[in-house]
Amino acid sequence: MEIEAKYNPKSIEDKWFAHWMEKKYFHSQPDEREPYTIVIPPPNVTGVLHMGHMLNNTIQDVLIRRARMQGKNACWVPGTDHASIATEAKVVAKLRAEGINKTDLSRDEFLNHAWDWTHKHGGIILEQLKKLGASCDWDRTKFTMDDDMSESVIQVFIDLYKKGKIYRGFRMVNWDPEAKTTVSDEEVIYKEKNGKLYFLRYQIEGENEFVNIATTRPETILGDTAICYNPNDERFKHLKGKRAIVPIANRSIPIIEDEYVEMDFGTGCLKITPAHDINDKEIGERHNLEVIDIFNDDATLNEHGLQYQGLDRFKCRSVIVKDLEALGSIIKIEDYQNKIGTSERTGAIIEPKLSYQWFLSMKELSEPALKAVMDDTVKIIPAKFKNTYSHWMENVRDWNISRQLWWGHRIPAYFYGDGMNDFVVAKTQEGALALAKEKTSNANLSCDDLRQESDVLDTWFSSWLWPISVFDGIRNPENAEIKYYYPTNDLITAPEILFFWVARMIIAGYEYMGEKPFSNVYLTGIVRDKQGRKMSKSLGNSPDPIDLMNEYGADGVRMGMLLTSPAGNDLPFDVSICEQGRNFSNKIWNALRLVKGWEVEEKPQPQASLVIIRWMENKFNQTLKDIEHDFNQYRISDALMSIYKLIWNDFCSTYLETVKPVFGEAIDSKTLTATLNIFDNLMLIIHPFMPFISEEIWHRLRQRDEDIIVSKLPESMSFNAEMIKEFDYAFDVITAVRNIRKQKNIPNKDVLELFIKKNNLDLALTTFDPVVEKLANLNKITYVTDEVAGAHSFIVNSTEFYIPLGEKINVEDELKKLEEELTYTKGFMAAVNKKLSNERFVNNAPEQVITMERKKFEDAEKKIEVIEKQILALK
RNA sequence: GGGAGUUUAGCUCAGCUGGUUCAGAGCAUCUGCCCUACAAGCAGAGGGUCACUGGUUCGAAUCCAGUAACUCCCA
Repeated sequence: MEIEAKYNPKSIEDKWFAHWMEKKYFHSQPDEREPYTIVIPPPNVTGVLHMGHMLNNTIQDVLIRRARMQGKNACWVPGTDHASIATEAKVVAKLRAEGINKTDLSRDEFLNHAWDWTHKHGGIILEQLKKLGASCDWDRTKFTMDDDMSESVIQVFIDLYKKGKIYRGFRMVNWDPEAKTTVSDEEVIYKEKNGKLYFLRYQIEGENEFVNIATTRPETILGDTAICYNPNDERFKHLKGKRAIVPIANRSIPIIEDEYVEMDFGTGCLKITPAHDINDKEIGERHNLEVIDIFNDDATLNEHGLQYQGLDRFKCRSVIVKDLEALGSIIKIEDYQNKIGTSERTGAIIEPKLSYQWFLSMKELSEPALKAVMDDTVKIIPAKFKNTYSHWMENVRDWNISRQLWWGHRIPAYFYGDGMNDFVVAKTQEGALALAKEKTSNANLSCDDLRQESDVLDTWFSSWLWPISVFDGIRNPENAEIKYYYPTNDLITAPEILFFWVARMIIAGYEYMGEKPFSNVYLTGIVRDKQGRKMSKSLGNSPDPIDLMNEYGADGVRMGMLLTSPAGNDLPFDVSICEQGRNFSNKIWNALRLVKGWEVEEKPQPQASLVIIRWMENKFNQTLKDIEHDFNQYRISDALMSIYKLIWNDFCSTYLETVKPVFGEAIDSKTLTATLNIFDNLMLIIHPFMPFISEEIWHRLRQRDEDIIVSKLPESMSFNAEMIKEFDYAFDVITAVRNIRKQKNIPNKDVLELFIKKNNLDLALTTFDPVVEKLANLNKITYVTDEVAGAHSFIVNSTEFYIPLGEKINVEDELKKLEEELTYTKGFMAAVNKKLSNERFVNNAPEQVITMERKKFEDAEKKIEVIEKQILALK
């Protein structure tokens, strides 16, 4: 037999993946079978595989392979998204490294670079997924910027606009004045900075009174449009309805009341600058305040900056403070520490800036999506996230769908004038022109008069259509594929994007298909390092998944990831869990070596083999039932653990050790056949978790054409629970004998003899005696009616066991052991008795519980009797 | 500031509608073993006031209230 002693996954994994691909096992097309569909959460097209992907995609692969083996038409659609922000940032950085500035390029030139980048790096991650064993239908690979996908996005935008759901509005963005671009919230780094808190006084209009406010940004007074205090604050009641004069600008602004103001911060009175502070903007909206933007794009002051026009914001601050001091407007200046946002890319201090953005009204759209999750039409696993979901959906805000970027789907809006609403929305420029002519009643408009919106759509605005658009359901809602595959079954993703993505997909599903996009959402945990930090490339704390797979095998890594990751729980990753997976692979491999090493001979089947086969079959069916239950609850780790224990403990340690012929002897054919059948079944149930090694062993066990990946999973049959219990008892005996060996330093190869004295008739179980003989290495089991003098003894339940060792037993030690057991059992009996003599317990507890307690009492009583007799005999 | 969640063995987690599946599993640890499938292994063992305090109950890891610590989401 030329099977290597250690399992080597490398060549085996590549071989089988290529074979599966060649056989087109992953490919799906609609037929009469029940579909089982998953769409992949599309990773960033130019990204590389990280541990989060590993976990997420392993789970998907387990589910899809299981479904395939259940005879369903399994379809797992792979693909990537264009990741506007991340990809554009990478392309900009790459160009900068080459000395090219983005602003020097035309939009088209830039996009050419971006496509080059995408073609060069795109799809790497998909190749990496193949190494993991991902059984996606690779023929269906989609990209959010494919022509058909883009068309779907634009079509949806136009449709929603026509439905009146899309509008333009102001919104505060994080502006990087150095890069002259907006950055996302994720790209803002907050830093503690030492600043000052300036206390200023504003004159009350028409009076010689003043009101004091505190601010960290005195230069923004030029954009002030109100003074605000808390309506509960008695100190300012007298100011109600009055107006104040902004120093230097000498503008009159209203004094308003709003509960946002913290009474004990600063002076309790706030200046409101809606153009330059997010909170002020909200207050401004509540009170219909004027908005005055005082900055240019590079954060120098514009014409509203009056005499300070052209100065940089910080320069302006020092100048204006001096001027205010000269005017007597400054009361005092205090040191003050606050958190200031800086740009991750340039380090510049972020300027909150108002800009036009496109919004999608969410309130009405989200209603069916909220309901669907609440009534479990869409089930979220684990269910605790339902709360989070409903909280978000009930307070849903309108979605800002525009991004000031070039890489992505350009918004199909065409401006014909400078007004906020001087635009039309159309798929093409020609279409837009026609609409614009109509809207302006100006037949002389030409394409040159139209200017397309330069912003692109948020990436989520394409991925929210993903479960529909991958089947072309937006453009062709009646096509055969969407009708067959939609709604999909399970979505596996991270809780971080429950709102960004999951909620929005449900919304789109109801809006465009009138139906949920998937039935179950399985939320995985976040993969963290030992210190609890999220694994990320920037921290450098993530192992390279490819290296891991090379070292431990894809099966080993899959196994490691799944063993410790219940749904929704974070996974503190350590390579040692992959080691466990690799060790398991090796264990299975060696079981194969053992079984394939046997010579067969026509000879009677040993009784031990006969009974252990029956036991193994029962145990298998019991586990199968557990696994089915676990899968129904999406308890994938638990299912895997059950199989792990079934293979390692039950099959290898117990079953194989029992049927294994003594060295040099052959095995009988009945036992061999049964063993192969069991081995086959074990490989079938482990296949979704460890696809490669199971396929390899499947083919090594027997000569066959059919591959395991497309074989039928065994279905659970009824099993004899009594027999399993009976064996547990027999195994207790085995353990006790092994224990005595260990205590007395008796080598395993020394044969022992066991005497059994049954004190309790209903435990007259002898079925597994041959197994006990084999696994405890006994040459004989003898039933006796009296104690065996001078032998070592132990008690299981109330049966006495004796092992004569030929040597003198230490009476002291034996007595001590027995006394200890007696004390414990007496204590236990007393506790039970206390319960039983409690009238209220007997009256209130259910019949079943009381019977249970009575039995406990009786068993303890019997055991005490036995122990006492043994003690007497020794004395 | 608003909301949600977690706390059980050294680590990671089970423990459903209170009662023999109630204190469990895997890993790690300790001890003894190279016994020809496997030292990436075999056999055995130890280890927890179920975060804390109070309450409900005949009975609480489990239900209720409060306290503490940690985590996440939104602002």
